[in-house]
Amino acid sequence: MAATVKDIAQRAGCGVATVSSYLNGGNVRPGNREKIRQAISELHYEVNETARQLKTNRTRMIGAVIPELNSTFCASVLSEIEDILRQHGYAMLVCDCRTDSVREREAVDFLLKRRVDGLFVLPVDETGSNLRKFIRTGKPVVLIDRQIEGLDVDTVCVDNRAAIRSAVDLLVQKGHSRIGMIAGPSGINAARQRMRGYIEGCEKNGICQNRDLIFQGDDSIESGTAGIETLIKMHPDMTAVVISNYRMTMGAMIGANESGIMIPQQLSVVGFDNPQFARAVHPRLTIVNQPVDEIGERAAKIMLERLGDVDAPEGSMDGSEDCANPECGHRHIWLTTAILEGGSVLDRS
Amino acid sequence: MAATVKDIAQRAGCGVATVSSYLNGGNVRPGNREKIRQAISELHYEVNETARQLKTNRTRMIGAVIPELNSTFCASVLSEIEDILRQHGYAMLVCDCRTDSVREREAVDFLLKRRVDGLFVLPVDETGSNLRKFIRTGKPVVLIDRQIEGLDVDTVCVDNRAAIRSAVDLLVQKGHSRIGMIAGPSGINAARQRMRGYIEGCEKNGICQNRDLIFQGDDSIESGTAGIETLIKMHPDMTAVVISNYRMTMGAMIGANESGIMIPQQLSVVGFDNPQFARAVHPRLTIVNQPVDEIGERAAKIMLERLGDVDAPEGSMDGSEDCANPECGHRHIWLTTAILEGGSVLDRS
DNA sequence: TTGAAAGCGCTAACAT
DNA sequence: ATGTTAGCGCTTTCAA
Repeated sequence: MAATVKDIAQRAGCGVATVSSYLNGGNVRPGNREKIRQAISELHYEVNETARQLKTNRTRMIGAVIPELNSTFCASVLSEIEDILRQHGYAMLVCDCRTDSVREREAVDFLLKRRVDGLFVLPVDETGSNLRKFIRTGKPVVLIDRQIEGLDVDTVCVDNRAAIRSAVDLLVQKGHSRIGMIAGPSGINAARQRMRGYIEGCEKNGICQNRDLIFQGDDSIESGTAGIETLIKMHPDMTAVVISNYRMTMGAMIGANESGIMIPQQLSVVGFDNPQFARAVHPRLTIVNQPVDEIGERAAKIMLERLGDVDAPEGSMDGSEDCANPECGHRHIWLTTAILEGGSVLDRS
Repeated sequence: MAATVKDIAQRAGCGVATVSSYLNGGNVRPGNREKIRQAISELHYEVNETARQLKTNRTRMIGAVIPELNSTFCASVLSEIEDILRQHGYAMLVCDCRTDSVREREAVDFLLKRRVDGLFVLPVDETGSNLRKFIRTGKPVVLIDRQIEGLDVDTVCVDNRAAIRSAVDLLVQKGHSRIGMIAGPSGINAARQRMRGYIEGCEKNGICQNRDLIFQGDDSIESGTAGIETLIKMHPDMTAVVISNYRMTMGAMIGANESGIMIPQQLSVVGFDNPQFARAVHPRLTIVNQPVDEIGERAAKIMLERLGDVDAPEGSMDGSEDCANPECGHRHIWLTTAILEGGSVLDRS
């Protein structure tokens, strides 16, 4: 059996409180300090965090509920978060709910029972009903990438509307006026915002006022392929297309590849996410690039702040829009995307 | 404060043992059963897993130490594992050690303190010294993708040697004889095995006996780019190249892209991993495809079996080579890869 | 079947 | 600064 504080106390010839004090960085007389150190080393003692958790009512574990681990966006953000959390002694419990709202609810309840100290969620269900039970505990929740209206929790998002709007702007600048869009499911707020960005961009530039150039996809690779093939068949006069997420971007590239669509001569493309992928396809893809590391970092910092492990970061409101309702006391961070230019947009001007 | 079994017992008018029995599926008289059910519902009671853990000395948590979450291979395997584990009530603690052996050791110790019931490791340090302390606890360890010689633990790997050997075979079949290789770091067993597969394939087919067509990369995107550019410059007579991992494959595509190398007319390519990426580049890439889901599934099943949560799977030795030393009692699963043909290999025969 | 009570390993309050 | 002790919420004997 593993050694306990009692064993250490016995061997060091002192009380358990002294050992506990030693473990938690309290004041211990040098003599005892040395004896305890030795006992710990001899007995291969390792603190039992479980017992500590029960006593202190803190698990130093944070849950993360995400739609799919196997997505560069999620993985990159989580990897950043995990790094920061662990530096502060927190462990991360990951639950992949496979883009399924029922599994998402189960995951939240699972983490609730395990008494995680906080929760990161990249929500699938955007009504927030899966989260209410957890929120009631008063423990911090940080939403990533998707906000839920009416839910009073911290949020770190990118400005999806502006992202796609600027993609449309770029295309218009380069002389395009028949611009299509491969959009995501209207049930996802982020996808809706991107769609709005497209519409706003078109309206602002006085193009494509009817929405016939929008292909309604479902964020899957397959729908990206279907999207580009459908749009180009139905609208031979279309000269450019913007794509609403990474998977559909990948799918569109597959479609272009397999249908022999020439990029950018025949069709200009602005994709979404993953600069490495963008460099690997030919011609290099112009994309909307999300600041994944910053998203993770901001989310982690907010969590640590709520947990009292770190002070509010200086300038914590920088580059971000405040919550519409300031007295809610929660952060709503909006980060901005950038366009990374490749060679997939033809200059027709 | 959250309700406890005591509160439930009080409200239901029974003892805590009865409540505990109810919670754990024991026999409880229907009258009590109903009263307890109601009390739980009214008080929003949720079992405190932490307390349960302390008492039962099992955390129902499994650690996973990996070199990088942000890699499709790791993410896919973990996602499969996590799915299966959670169905059996286990939570997964992920630690990304960023391909750093020191961080890996810290991660293992971190998980040890938190008393995880088992550990999945995709080892960076291949001496196994980072794992010994954990192994001494007698808790199960399952190694993924990389075996460690002399370490007596379960392992789930793919046959990397055969994988690359068959890639070479394919190229020879198609009439190639000057075949290059972009290899990974010799400190990584998997990379070494792939290199051996290349050498064996060449010897078997009587080609490239001197090793001048091997570029020594480091598994990074950058080294893939450097690899393809260097090889083609130094060896204009080379007609094909095999690449040892996914990142370098991506890097090689970037290099081909940016240096204007024509695939497959000028150079045939066999890449590694990620069938979706393979479809998205032009021409569609021929790749060595690892059975990621099966790797995750086998690893998870072995873990559950060791934990006593599941019986040994029927035919658990199928499609796998046994441990050289059968009395060690540990599984060494070898899964096979397949070649997924695209259009990146020119038929010169 | 059920209640009372011990105890998992730790921290913290209290007394010294 | 340190020893003694109670108790975190649960499971699990042991009696009844």
